[in-house]
Amino acid sequence: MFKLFFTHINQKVSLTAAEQNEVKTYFTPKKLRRKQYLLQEGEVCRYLAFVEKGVLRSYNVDAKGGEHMIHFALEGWWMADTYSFLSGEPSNYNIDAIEDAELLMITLEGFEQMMVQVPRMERYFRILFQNNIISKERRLISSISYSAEEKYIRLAESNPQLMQRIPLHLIASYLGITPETLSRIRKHLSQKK
Amino acid sequence: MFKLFFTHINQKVSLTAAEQNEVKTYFTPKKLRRKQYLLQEGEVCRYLAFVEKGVLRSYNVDAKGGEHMIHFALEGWWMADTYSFLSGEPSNYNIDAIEDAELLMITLEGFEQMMVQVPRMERYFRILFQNNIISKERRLISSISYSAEEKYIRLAESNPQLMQRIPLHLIASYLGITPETLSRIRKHLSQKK
DNA sequence: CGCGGGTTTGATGATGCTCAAGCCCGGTGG
DNA sequence: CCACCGGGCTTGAGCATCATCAAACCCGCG
Repeated sequence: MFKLFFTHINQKVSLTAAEQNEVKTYFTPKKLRRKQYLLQEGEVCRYLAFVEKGVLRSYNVDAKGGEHMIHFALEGWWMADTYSFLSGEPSNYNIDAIEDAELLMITLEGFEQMMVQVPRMERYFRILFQNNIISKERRLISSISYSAEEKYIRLAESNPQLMQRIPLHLIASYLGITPETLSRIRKHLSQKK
Repeated sequence: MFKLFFTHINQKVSLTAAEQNEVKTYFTPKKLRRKQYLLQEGEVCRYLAFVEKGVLRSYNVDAKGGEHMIHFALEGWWMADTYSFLSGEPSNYNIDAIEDAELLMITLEGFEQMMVQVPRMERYFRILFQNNIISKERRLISSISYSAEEKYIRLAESNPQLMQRIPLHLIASYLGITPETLSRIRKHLSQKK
């Protein structure tokens, strides 16, 4: 169950066997069925989840009922509404499973304890948060700087893994365009080659 | 010089007189003229700066020479390329002054020492980073979810201070629209009332 | 007074959205 | 085993939004 988990962590900071055993104690496994919620708008996000298997998405819903993708998480990624998780305020987002998923979850209390007990994990999460800020900034720049086609190309190049796993209408929402436009862009690109 | 500085910090965490004196020692004042750079693309961002007076902006420049605003900082705000500052990697951004400015700057070494010596400042920056993530997410959602007019209205409502200080063509760039479009939007809104 | 940066205005065209229909494919029930 | 259904993707026509290009305007400053 923790195989992928430690593989990923050890890529960034290496933990001793003893530390790994300590870390394990903070996490609870959970399975999630396709379409099942991990978090619904209005609730406080109680868990930070590592995806061992499957795919999650987070999104918010606007006044007209439109869904806007915030984030996807494939195997080896983390998922939560970071803000709600850390602050304890109710979330504006929904999180659910795009495919059946297996998670490892930790609460805020566990998280804070773990930081103290296993300082290398604090380092790991610092790196993670930094990367999170960077990728959000990239996406923001992309979304204010480029045309729909350019945005799609940039995403496909920087995140080819997403293209193989995420339905296209969700990719469209992630890019802030309609599924129809995305379909035409893909047609256009395939004709070029 | 440190008046606004401590007013702002004490709003989030209150420091004793002794702590304030300790904190002061880590910062260096600096004046920046209008149009003068604090950071240029390719350099490492060596300083995190608190704005005591004036206005800064950070932006990146695309292949066609277009500027895209990342962030503004009025009095009481912080400015840096957080990623470059923390990681030591060269920045893709430029930072310069929109108006003559007075700054209080700290290096990464100073920053890290300060965290250890004055734990309350660590707490302060945790809050700051959290807020940063939240506002970036808001902006992202805004930019993928709304029309140009809606984006402008949302910005004007959430950040009225910016409207009074930042030239409109920079606001337009921040929103990812052209100055002409922004001008027409404003005309349209003023006619409504 | 003249210059220059910033903002406005107008005309035109491209980009992307909306609405509506059709297609493809996997899953379900008869 | 086939017929049907539904979800996701595609296609097309028409329209709204926004960008582009060009020109005029406004105002503070040298």
